[in-house]
Amino acid sequence: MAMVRTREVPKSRAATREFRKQQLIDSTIDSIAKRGFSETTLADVADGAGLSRGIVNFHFQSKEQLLVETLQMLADEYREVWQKALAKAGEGTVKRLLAMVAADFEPAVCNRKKIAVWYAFWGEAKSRPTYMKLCADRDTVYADSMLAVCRQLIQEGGYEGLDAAMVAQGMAALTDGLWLDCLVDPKGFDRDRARATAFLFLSAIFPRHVTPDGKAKG
Amino acid sequence: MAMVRTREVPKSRAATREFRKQQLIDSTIDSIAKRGFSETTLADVADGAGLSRGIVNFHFQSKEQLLVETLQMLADEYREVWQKALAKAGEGTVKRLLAMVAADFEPAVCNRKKIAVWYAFWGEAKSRPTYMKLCADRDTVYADSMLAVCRQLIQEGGYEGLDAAMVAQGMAALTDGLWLDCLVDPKGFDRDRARATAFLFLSAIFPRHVTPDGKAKG
Amino acid sequence: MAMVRTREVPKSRAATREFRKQQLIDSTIDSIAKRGFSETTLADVADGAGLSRGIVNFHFQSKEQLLVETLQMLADEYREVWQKALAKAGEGTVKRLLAMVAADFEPAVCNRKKIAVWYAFWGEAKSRPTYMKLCADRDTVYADSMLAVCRQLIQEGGYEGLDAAMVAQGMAALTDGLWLDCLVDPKGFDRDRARATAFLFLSAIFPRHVTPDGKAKG
Amino acid sequence: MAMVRTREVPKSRAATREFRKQQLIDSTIDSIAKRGFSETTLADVADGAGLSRGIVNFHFQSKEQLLVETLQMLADEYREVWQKALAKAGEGTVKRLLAMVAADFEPAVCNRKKIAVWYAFWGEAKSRPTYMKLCADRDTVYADSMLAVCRQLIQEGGYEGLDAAMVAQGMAALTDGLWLDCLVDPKGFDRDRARATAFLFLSAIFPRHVTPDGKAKG
DNA sequence: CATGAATGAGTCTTCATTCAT
DNA sequence: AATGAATGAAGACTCATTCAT
Repeated sequence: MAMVRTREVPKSRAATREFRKQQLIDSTIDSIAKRGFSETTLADVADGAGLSRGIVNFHFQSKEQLLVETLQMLADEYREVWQKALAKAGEGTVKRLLAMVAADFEPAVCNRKKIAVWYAFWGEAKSRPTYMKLCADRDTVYADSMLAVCRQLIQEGGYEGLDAAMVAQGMAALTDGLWLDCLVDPKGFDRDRARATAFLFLSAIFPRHVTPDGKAKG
Repeated sequence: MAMVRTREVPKSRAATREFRKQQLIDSTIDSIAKRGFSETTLADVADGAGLSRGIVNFHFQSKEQLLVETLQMLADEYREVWQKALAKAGEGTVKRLLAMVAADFEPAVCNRKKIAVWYAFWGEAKSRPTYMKLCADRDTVYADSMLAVCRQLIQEGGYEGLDAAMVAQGMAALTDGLWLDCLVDPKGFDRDRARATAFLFLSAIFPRHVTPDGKAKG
Repeated sequence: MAMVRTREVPKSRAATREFRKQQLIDSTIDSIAKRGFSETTLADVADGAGLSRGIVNFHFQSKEQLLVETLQMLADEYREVWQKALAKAGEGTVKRLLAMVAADFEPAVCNRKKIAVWYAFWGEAKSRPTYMKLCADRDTVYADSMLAVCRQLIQEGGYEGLDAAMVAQGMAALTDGLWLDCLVDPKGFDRDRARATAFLFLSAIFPRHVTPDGKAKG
Repeated sequence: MAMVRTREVPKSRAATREFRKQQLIDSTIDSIAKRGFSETTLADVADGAGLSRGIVNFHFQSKEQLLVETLQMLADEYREVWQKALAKAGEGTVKRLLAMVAADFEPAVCNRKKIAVWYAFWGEAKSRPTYMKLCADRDTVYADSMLAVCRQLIQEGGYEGLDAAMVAQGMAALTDGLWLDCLVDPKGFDRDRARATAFLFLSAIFPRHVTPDGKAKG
């Protein structure tokens, strides 16, 4: 379980370095999810990757640096998922909004392992400025995109008086909060149902454009 | 700064014991908020309480036990706040719903220190069954109450077809998610605005009973 | 051998702390003399003192701090030896000069263990400013005293034209250099003979006041 | 800075090997002078030489072996300097004595870098028999030569009763001790003045043959 | 009740050495 | 002949826990 999937056989020397780093980051994610942040040791990470003890300090400046790069990777992956979804959604404003919300519940990001790690980093963020910054950036980029889409729909759809910023903030909060359910109540959690909940709220906000089951109207 | 407010002068032996434990729990919360979960040591806790090093293991079985009782206390406090709000709200269903939502944004629970500690425990929850249980319980009790109120309003208000469980889950998730903003973007966070966001979503769900600025209609 | 002599049974709590620190410093000196500077570990020091592994970091901020305080102690001890000799010598200038030179060959400071440790610190001094400072101070205080005595004898004894600073520097250098013989050729080294060598040079510099075997003339 | 001067372009295979070893020894000396003995790593040495990490263990059996050969080289260089000076001095006994003493203050050996390295090795000598032996040999060879010259001058110059061995030992000690000043008080140290101090003592010992400013008399 | 010295297991980190390329 | 990734042993330091006072 802690064993890392071998993506591909490394080719050149330079490729090896990146491959090893990725291996160690993967193992770090596994370990944080399994043992928690405060119980994850470099020995765990090395063992999980099937490598020797000294390996982490060979490829990363320090444990802290490994953790930072792990968070960085997590944030990059998250951003890619919703940006790809957005790209695939095409032009319609409603479709874009639905795609963005739906992206948060894709298995690639919305699974207990990843979510546990996100919460682990959020849990440490207050006292670690670097994590703080990375988490804030993740949110900002997402929020900006969400805000743009909401603003457009409010304008196009004639929802005068609706505060776009509040709607965007609320939808982002909603998914983060639903993720917590996945973490705290894994048995009761259902990805589809969580997405449906998000869509339900979205349909309530934009009743003339979104159906309660998350389809674009009209 | 880390010095704990003296609640009252201790009377009896038993009172002293409880007083000391409370002192240490308060100091633990301070330390987790300040240093993070993984960086909080018993020495920090003792120093923060202005007591000697060995004190924690004298009043608590172990560090783990201190942490568990800290989380317990946090959960109790949270429950008390919304239950008091509910009690004060009286009989009207809408008023009860609004009171419950508003409670999540009261300064006693919605402040950066407490929220940081909540996230710290959530961050460790996956790998520590005891935390998990306590967090799950907190959510369950809250969710049950929220569900009851929503169900009642749906029935009374004629919102047939609206899934009460989804609405309750969504509202709980919304506040947890808004708390994250307080943690990650303390500068930009505004308690009143966050509450307004929650009310906005609530008014969208129950448009005939809640105004966008969180008043009961009719 | 690495076992530290028990000076006296510790009395109070406060006394214990100082006693333990002294114990550890003594053990450090033993270890540096035995294993050398670069091979001395905190485990060696703790073992040598018959104490547990974590003890050093309990009483000293760091290994570096232990080493600094060890050097400090060494310097203090050295200074005390020659200052006591000076005090005991009384008033005569020649007698004072002879006393100071003789002090460098007293068993308390001129023994292979202590000398090895002095050389160990000198060997690290260039790259460690703190050692540098301590070593420079040791030399300065000694040199100032030596200079004062030499200057006085030159004046009183009619050695016009003799450069007091050079004589003082030379005498200090001579003893440091003779110590090296003790380190490098322990078999061939003889404290009395080394002292005699120093006196021989002194008698050559001040022929009318010092006999070749180190007595005051006249 | 740590870059080693390129002596000459290597020719044959064998020459390359020797050239590389010399490069590494030079870099070792630089590093010990800069970082100290205990802080010098093979990575430092390799970096200083602008070569790859594994290089030292390729050209030397072990780190220890590198250090031993470095000390060896240092000792050889020192010996060459005073032996060349002796050769150049010609026949006169006094001149030979003066040449030998003066050699100790030639820039090639009497500079802070080299002296720091000598003291580094002396500092480790007690606990490392191999260093001990090399240091003792260095001293013995020098002492023997010095003794021969002193003995001759005592005989030729009519200094009956003067203990040649003591004089020789003292003069050797004097220079070693003066080197310490260069190490510990680099600002105040002056090569010419140190040499003058040595000559002053020499003139006091052999007043009819050496002037206080280090010239041969008569 | 409370203190704080002491312990020792555990963690991060460094680094000499090896070895496939 | 040279590289540099990898190893694993060892060391400094931390800290929960114990216990004599």
